[in-house]
Amino acid sequence: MFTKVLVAEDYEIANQGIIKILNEKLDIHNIQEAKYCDDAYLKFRKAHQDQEEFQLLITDLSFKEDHKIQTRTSGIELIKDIRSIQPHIKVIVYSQENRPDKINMLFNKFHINGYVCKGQQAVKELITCINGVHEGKIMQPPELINSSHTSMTIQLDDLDMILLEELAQGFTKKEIRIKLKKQKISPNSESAIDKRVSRLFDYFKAKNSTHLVAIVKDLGLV
Amino acid sequence: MFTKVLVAEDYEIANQGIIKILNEKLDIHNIQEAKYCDDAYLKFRKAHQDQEEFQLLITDLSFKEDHKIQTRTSGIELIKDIRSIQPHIKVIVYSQENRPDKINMLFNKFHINGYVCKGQQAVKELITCINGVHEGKIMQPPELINSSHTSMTIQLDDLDMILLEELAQGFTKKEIRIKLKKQKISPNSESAIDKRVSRLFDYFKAKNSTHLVAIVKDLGLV
DNA sequence: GCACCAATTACAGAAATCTGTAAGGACATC
DNA sequence: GATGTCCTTACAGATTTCTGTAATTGGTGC
Repeated sequence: MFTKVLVAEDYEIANQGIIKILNEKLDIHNIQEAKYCDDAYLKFRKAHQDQEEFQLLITDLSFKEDHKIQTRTSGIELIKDIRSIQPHIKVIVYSQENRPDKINMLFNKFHINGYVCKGQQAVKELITCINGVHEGKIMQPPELINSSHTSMTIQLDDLDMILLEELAQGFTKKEIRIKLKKQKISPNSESAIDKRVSRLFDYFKAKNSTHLVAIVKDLGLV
Repeated sequence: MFTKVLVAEDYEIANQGIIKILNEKLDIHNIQEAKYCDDAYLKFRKAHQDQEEFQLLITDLSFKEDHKIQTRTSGIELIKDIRSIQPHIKVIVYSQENRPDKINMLFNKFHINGYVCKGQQAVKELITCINGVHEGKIMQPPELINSSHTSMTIQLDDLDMILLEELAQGFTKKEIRIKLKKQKISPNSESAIDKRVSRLFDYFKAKNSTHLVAIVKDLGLV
């Protein structure tokens, strides 16, 4: 079983609850907690420098703003930063989020190892999730498996995500084309972008760009 | 002090926590709890029919989906429905939500009496909130008061909200104009709508409609 | 009545969106 | 090498968006 774990969760009660489970149910005792993303990152880096790496990160997605100013404000940034110094760290996300597309995105884009949805069954799910991840499995939450038929039929690739994000930021197709060219991402012609966006229209059943952005915002994809 | 209170909150631990506070700190003992919106509504209606009305509703905003199919899925619908049978019931919302504009919207549009943000200070805040509401005050959370300078300088009226919602649903200005005309809402000329939307651009610092919808989705206004 | 202001409406033009068609290149299969 | 498919690109036209200006309306106070 894992022997050294970091728990990043700003809601103190939940934080303590997770630690209690790790202690009592899984016999893990070398646990550090962090209520802020930055704090979690620092603890992680220190352990890495001291050659005493954590083997597992359990993190929330959303961290409340507060008097302490943070450079990182979400679990996603934390995961990215930690993976940059320790690429193979196992990551379990423990969050309120229950939108399938968003959770899917975490698995596909950030390669998290497990996801547990805050809720009634959280304790049981967390234990099986940790056990599974320790065995090297990818642990999807039950909600996701059951609703997989409603989920994506095509895979949105990186370009699709870029387009959605740029549109949501109010850039015109022309501006997006120039940006893509500058970053040497192809395709970058205006009509190729048009086609991609039209495909997204079809896929999300959107009437136009504005509608499309509203839909993906609701799904939590951007 | 209030003598009869309903607590609507799906997360069981939080639910019990609230009841404990009401019992011990505020000496309120006639408390009913509900883990589903529909359940809360039914309890409310029964008490109303029996002439033993609740004096206070404490509710979460988001309720998880579940095997039980619900007609109401959010605290907002619950508030609307309960207010329709008992207009002057005091309502305190207890939620994760911490976006000022969204919370403001609850006060302005749904006339809630108090708001408490889930988090570190929740116990203390809930007690002062209930005390204040009992005295007839409107209890805004500290976060809102401190950030009031960043908050709205203009009030978004009903028409603004309609426009935002219609845009988010992908309707063109022409379609919106026709809809408004059909509902006899004025102004309903295309250029008046243009002007209103342009004002929203200025206000939310949006570059275009798509950007505007992305911003108000992030703020949780629609 | 009259001046004044704000909001609504009408109109117009430049820019952007959306939807087609068509041509070219890359790649696999036969 | 020929064929077909998929993706990119170019181009065009209708529609919509966005931003101006100017005319009209309605209400306010003097």
